Amino acid sequence: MSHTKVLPLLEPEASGAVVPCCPPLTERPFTAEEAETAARMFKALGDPVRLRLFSAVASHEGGEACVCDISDVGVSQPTVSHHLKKLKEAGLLTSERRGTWVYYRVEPSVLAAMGRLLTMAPAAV
Amino acid sequence: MSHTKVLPLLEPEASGAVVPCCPPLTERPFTAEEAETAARMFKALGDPVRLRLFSAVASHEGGEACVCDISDVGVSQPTVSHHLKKLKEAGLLTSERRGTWVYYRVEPSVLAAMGRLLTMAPAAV
DNA sequence: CATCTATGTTGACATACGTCGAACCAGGGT
DNA sequence: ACCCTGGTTCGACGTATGTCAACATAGATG
Repeated sequence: MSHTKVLPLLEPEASGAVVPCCPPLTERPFTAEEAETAARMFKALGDPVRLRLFSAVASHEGGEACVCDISDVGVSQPTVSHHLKKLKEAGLLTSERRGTWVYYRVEPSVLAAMGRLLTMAPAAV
Repeated sequence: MSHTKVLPLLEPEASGAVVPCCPPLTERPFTAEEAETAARMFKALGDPVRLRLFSAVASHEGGEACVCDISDVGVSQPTVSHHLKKLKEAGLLTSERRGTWVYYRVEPSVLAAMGRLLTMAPAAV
């Protein structure tokens, strides 16, 4: 599974830049398809353990952390791995093995896109 | 159930102003308690139907909508009601009965707070 | 009061989800 | 080669979740 995977919330472009899937929630009613896409991201963050893991990675120095640095969240190590996988599948994290350790890092554009979703529609453009 | 209910993400104040529960996800690792609180919100938006309903209300004129205006999301009416209740319990929506119809409206501060959660930690303040 | 329309509630069901222990894979020493 | 440590995958289990049909409730209106 090392080939490029489709990110749910963002459409990757050739340059590596990404374009958000959906307008702000407040702009117009989401279509079924938009909702399906965006909900996948929210769902991924909708578990306390996953949210802690994500926050731990996101706030870690350099925007990345190895599993050993963040796996102290009160669940077994397989469960940590399971949740990290979920976050990866949701397009929120990427992982890379370097020697003994596996490093996870956040996809910054995804954070920005999710933030945009929750933006109040600007009164005037 | 008409008495004031505790909002999960925000602590209501006397004035009606609210104060966010958590710092940006990228600022520092979330505590278990913070994660529990914030995850409840993300979870509420983690279902496509709920996300559509929420978006429909949020984007509706005046920031509010009656159920009849937004219940065309492809599921039965009881299911719509169920999801609206979930959104209410998560502190994302409030409801008010006016005559025959029940109107739902978004809690604007909650949107702002969630947006802040997804903010990149500003390099300099 | 009878009844109609708009919502909410209940009970039941299938599926999804979070969790764990055990087994398994990958690298790095020794 | 061997084993040790870090991490993932597998299989199983209990619980939560989304969904619907049926019933219940709240106002409006005749």
